[in-house]
Amino acid sequence: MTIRTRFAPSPTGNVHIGNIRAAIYNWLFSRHAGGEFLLRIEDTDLERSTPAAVKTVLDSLAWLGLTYDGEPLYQSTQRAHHLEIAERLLAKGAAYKEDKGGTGKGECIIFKMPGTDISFHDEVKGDLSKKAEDLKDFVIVRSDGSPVFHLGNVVDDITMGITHVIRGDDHVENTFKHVAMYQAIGAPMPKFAHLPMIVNAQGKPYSKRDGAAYVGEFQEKGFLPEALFNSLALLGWSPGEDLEVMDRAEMVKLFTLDRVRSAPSQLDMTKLLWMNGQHLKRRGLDEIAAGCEAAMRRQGLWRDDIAPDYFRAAVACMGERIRLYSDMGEQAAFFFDEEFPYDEKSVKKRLLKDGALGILREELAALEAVEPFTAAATDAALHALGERTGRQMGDLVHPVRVAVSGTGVGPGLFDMLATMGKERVLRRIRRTLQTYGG
RNA sequence: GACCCCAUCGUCUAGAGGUCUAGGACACCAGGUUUUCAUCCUGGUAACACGGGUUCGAUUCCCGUUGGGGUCGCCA
Repeated sequence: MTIRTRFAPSPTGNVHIGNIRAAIYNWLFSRHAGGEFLLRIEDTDLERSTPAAVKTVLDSLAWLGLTYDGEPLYQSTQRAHHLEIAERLLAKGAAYKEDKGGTGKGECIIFKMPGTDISFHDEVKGDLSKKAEDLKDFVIVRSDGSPVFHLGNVVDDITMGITHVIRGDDHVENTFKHVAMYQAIGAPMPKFAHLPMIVNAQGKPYSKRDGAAYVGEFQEKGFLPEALFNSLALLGWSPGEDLEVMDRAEMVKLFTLDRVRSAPSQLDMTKLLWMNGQHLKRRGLDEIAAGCEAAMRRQGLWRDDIAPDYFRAAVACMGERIRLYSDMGEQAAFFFDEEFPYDEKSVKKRLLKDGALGILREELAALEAVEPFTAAATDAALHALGERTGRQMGDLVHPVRVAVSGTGVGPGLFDMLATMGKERVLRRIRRTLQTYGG
C-alpha cells in the first residue's frame, strides 16, 4: 500500500508557520516512504477563500519546495459527495435530523456518536482515549444544507485514499469524532499523528506579534526557504546524533514520526538567523547576489545604475557579514550611493580627533599613487605611510573607512577599497575632507 | 469548569533503568585571530518542576501535586 499524506489548508490569505510545519512533516513523511503527498484546498468558506488566498498557499508551498502529487482537490467541488455520504449515514441510523433552534433555522443533520468509549493510537502521542459520556453528537450538515468541516474532512480523506493524517495538536479532540465517522462509514482507518503547537515565549500560540508568523513574512525579510524549512522541521523533530544543519534530501532520508516530540516548542528568531547563515554559506555568489538584489528592491534601495559586476563584487566583499538578504541593503548601501550618510559617532571618533584629517590628507596622497589599485597594493601603501610617520595602523585605517563608507564597521578595509575602485575611493576621501576639513 | 495532552540548560534538543560527575546547537560570558564589525578557534556559566512509590539502582517506569497548553460552534 502506498503511503499517502496530505496538506489540507483552508485558504485565508496567510499561511501560518504552524500550519506549514504540518505540511513539512507530511511531505517529509511521504517522501521518506516513497509515497505521495497530496494537496486539498478546503475552500468551503467562499468569503475568505478567494483566488488570491489560494495563490498564497500555492506560493508558500512552492517557495519551500513542498512539491505535491497530482492536482489539488478543491473541497467545494465535493459537496454533492459529502451530502450523499450524510444521506447514507442517515439511512444507516448513524445520523439523525433535528431542529436545534438557535442560530440555524430548520433541521440539520447530526452525527450520532456510537455511545461507546473511543480510542485510537496516535503516532506521536501514543494511545488516546475518551469516555462515551465525554463525546457529544455533532452537526455534519447545516440547516442550510451545507456540509460542516468534519464531514468534508473525513469524506475527502477517504476519497483521496489518505493513509496518514498528520496535523496540528488542535485537532486531537476532533479525531475522536472522526474515528467514529470512519467506523460508521465503514472506511479503513488512517493512522493519525498530532504535532505539538509552536508557541511564543509566553507559551501562547505563535502569532505575528511574536516577530513573524506567516511564511510570506519570512520570505519578505529575506530568509532562505531551506533555512526556514530546516528550522521548522527541527521544531519538534530531531534526527539524533546532534545533526542540525541539513538540506531537504538529508531530512527526507532521516525523517520518522517516532522521533517527533509531543511537547510544544518555541521558535527562536536568533537561532533561525544563525540557521539562515549556515544555509547561505552553501549557496553560490550569484544566488546570494540575486537574493540581495531582490531584497534591496523590496526595501526600495535598489538603483538601476548599479552595475551587475560591481554589485556582485560588493556582495562578495561583505561575505559572511550577510546573514539575511536584507542585510546588504541595511549594512552596505554605501557601496552604491554617493550620498551615503555619515554616522555621527564614527565621524567624531575617527575624523574629528587628534589630527585625523591631517592623516587622511596624507593617505589621500599615498592612495593617489597606488597603481594598480588592488587590496595588497593599498595595504602596502598605508603600511609604508605608517612606517614613515611612525603611526599605528589603527590610526590610518579608521579615517579612511569612515571617509569612504560613512560608518565605522564593515568589511576589511583593503578589500573594500579594491572593490570600490580607485576613482570612487579618491572622490569620497576628497569630498569628506571638504565636508569636515574646512 | 469539564475532558484531553505536555513538562531536561534562557531557547531548540540528545537521552528509550546503570555508559549521566546529563551530551550537542543557538544565545550569553571570557580569551585568541582580525585595522573595525562579522566570521572563525579555545574555554566557561547554565537543566532532569516538586512529592511519593516500583527497583539493588531512576532523567528514564507508575501515581499525585504544581505549572503550561489544547478542546468544549449549524468556524475550519
